[in-house]
Amino acid sequence: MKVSRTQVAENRRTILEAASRLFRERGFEAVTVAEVMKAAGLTHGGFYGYFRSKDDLIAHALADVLSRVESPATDLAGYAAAYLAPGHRADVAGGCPVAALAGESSRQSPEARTAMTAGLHRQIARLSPSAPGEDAAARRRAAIGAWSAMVGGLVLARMSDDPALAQEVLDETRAWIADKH
Amino acid sequence: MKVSRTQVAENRRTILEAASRLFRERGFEAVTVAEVMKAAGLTHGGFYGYFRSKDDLIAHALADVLSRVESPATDLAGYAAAYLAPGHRADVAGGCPVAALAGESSRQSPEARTAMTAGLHRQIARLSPSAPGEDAAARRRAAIGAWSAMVGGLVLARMSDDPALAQEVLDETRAWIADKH
DNA sequence: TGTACATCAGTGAACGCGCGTTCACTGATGTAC
DNA sequence: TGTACATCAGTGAACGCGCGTTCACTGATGTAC
Repeated sequence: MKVSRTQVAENRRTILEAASRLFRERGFEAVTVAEVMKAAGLTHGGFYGYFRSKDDLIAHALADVLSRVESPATDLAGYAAAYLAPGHRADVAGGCPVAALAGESSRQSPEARTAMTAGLHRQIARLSPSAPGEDAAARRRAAIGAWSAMVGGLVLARMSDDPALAQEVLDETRAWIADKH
Repeated sequence: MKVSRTQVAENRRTILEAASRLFRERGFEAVTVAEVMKAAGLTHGGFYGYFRSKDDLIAHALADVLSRVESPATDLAGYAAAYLAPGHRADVAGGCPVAALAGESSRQSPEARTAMTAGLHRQIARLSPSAPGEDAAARRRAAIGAWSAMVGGLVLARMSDDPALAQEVLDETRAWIADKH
């Protein structure tokens, strides 16, 4: 049955958020269109009224979740400490979409890669002002280096099935980034 | 038709190497058992004489490729320079299995995760001796921090569809790691 | 404001297709004598 | 060393299943009057 315009807008939001969480948790390929729609409280047939294809959903879900990242409240070291926390390691579905999906994004549609690239540009711009360094170039370098270490550290910690090693990677990567200050 | 024992051993090698390359290039899920066997010069029906399942192949291919990583010839900064080179960014199929598959490995079988974890332990042990630092703990910290930055930097550079940004991430991450020396 | 009707969001069955896996068969290998 | 036969690696058709996508239908929405 037809549904009001505000309901349509709300459904689109819900679909994007359900997709974003499911993709982060299980990867693009393992998540089905039917699962996304069910998580959004709808049936799978209605999907194609919202998106042209699963690839289209992937690109929009990435662009959407990346546009909602907020600027760090503290400096680079403080941001790294929050990013490399055990709670973030555990919360894949609600955590950083880059750490969860960067590897697979390289193999997605051009639109998906473009969304991730725009997100990377913005993240570097967000982190640079609070990064340590004499001039803008040095701060940008520190932002890029620290961001690489954060993403890599979280990916490695999540990959490890040895909790002690995972914690060590989080702790030492965080300490190593802070050492630069 | 039956085949000699040395041929069987050689076929197993070929299958593992074909699988490893295909997985790195396209991810575990996008690669089919039939494709792996075709790349190894066999038909897909014979696959189950070598491995119990696709998951079993994934775990063995990861363990195999990770066991073949050699120790860095130079110090940590030299290793990072080679790792963060444009040629490595381009060669996904022949490059580092961690950068290509770490994200997806978190969601694979316990055996696959265990193989990746063992590889991470060994990589830290390999990099630590040549890492900068006053004592063993400091060198281990530097090895972990630099390895996080290398993996993250390569993943981010491969994710970017903007070549200039990709090159900047490689260059600045490499320079940032070297700055620690 | 009320009414009649065209629109269209949502439903759920159905479609083609490709996947992982199985299996009966083939014929070269390797062993027993 | 030569022969007969049991073994078993490899083949390719077939299986069942689940996926992305389509479509005819339903009934609430929202507009024209």
